[in-house]
Amino acid sequence: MNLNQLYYFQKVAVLQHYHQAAKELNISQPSLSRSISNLEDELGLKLFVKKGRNIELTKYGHLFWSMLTAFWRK
Amino acid sequence: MNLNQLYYFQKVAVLQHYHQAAKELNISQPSLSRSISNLEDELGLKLFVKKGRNIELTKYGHLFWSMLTAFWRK
DNA sequence: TAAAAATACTCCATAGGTATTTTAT
DNA sequence: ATAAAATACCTATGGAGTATTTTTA
Repeated sequence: MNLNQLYYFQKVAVLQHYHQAAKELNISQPSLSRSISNLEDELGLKLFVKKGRNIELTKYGHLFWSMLTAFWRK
Repeated sequence: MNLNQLYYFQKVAVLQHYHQAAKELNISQPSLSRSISNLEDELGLKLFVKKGRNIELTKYGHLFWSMLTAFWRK
C-alpha cells in the first residue's frame, strides 16, 4: 500500500468512474484499474463493485473512505 | 514528485533528522536522503540544510510545508 | 573519533503503457 | 453497437539496498 494508491482511490471514489479518474490523474485506465485492484488485494476486500457500466463503493469502500478522511485530517 | 516523497518530507521535517526518520519509515538512511534530494531537484530548490550534525528546513522548506498542510486540509 | 548525511553503485519490483477481452446497456 | 472495466503481457524507471566517503561537533 502506498500513498499514490490512496490518492487514486479517493479520486475514483469521488468520480465513481475509472475512465474519468484515469484522465484526471493522467494515467491510463488499465493502470488505474490495476492500481486499485492491487490495493484491494492487499486489503483483502473489495472497495468498488461494478454498477451498470460504472462502479460504486462497497460498504468496505465507504469504511475505508472514512478512515482515510479521518487520517488526513489528523 | 509523488505522495511518498511528500510523506517522507513531512516525516523528516518533523524530526529534523534523517537517521531517525528513515528508521520510522522503515527504509535506509541513504534511500531517504536520495528521495528528498530527488524532490529538491524536481522542485529546483533546497528544502533542508545541514545544521551541525543534523538538518533543518530552509525558508523554502517552511513554505513547502505550509503548502502541503493547506493541501492536505483542503 | 564518532555520529550523521551524502554519494556511488547495483538490482529488481512494480508502475505504467498498449492491446485485447469481458461486461453491461 | 457502444461504452466502460478487467485482464494479459511487456518494458523501463526509480525506489531501495549495501558499501563508502564526507562533514562536523
